[in-house]
Amino acid sequence: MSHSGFAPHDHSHCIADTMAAAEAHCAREKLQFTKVRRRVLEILLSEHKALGAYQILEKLGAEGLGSQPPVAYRALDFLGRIGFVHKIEKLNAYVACSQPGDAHAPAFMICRLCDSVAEAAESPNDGSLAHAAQTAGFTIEKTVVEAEGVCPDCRTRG
Amino acid sequence: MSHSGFAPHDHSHCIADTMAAAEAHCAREKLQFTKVRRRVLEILLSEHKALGAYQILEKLGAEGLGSQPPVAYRALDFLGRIGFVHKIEKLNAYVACSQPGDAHAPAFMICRLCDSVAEAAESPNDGSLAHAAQTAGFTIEKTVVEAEGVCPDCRTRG
DNA sequence: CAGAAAGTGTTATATCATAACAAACGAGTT
DNA sequence: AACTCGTTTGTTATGATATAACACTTTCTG
Repeated sequence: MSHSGFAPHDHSHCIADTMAAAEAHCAREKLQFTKVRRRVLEILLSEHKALGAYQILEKLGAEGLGSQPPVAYRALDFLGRIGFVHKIEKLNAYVACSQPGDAHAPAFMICRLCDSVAEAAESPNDGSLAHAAQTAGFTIEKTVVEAEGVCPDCRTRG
Repeated sequence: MSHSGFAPHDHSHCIADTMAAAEAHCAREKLQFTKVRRRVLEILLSEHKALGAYQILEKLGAEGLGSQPPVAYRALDFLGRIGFVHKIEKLNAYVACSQPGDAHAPAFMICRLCDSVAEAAESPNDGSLAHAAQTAGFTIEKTVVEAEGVCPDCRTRG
């Protein structure tokens, strides 16, 4: 995954790549990459933005793949645990990971105008938060880093 | 506010200080620091942790200050707008600000064992996120920075 | 004081998420 | 192929978080 954030790119290519990576990951780890899980990841990849669980569920339902909330939440939970999907806490919504496989502390830029979401790699062990944690004696296990603002496209347009 | 994060401190003093600061702020800005708003801030200050809106509402209700969700949400919204309360997105919960008045991009350390929350000041304009945003041409308006982990007290105890 | 603005009380409902249990499926074994 | 254990899915029900809308009251302002 080399394209950055909001830059235009061949999206069908990046969908295929990530699907293949997920396939490979599950094979390696002996995890089941089932129809529902596969489809949820595809849906998230084909949108370039965060989707709510119920939006995903609606699409699944239209295809006969389950219509009750737990179906979507379980798939999202699975994809989150294997690192191919992240939750955007600010939006209560979910996005496909753009650096799957890498161990990374994800950081997100969320456009409040078009709802697109770009992921930036954060190094977990620098920055003022890490410094403050060290000073306070706090052990960081997970981080949520999200910036809300305006993406370059929307800025240009308006 | 000089004590840092998880360090012990004279809490009644810091409650009084912040209440006075809120009082003064509202007077300056000609905003109404009403009974409900005052009480919500007091409740949040007297706990040193994040409370859900419904937990706050329960306490309000016990005192005859309104028992329906909008009462709590409106007070939280007001206190958030004037910068005396922050929402912890990860927990869907609210904490009193420990640097009220200062313009600051808050960052939080959340102990997953005791639920205490400490606020660290982040400088919004450095760190890898700000750098990534600049590179991408993204304009940051607000940030959510939250670290989940174990606080020094819990680490020592267990 | 009168009118306007802001805040509150209340009903109803939207939105996000999980518990619990039964049925179906999948991978490995006999 | 049938067996069996663990995983996944389907389904019902409910819990948890949050807001819309409107009537009423309080507070501000002229």
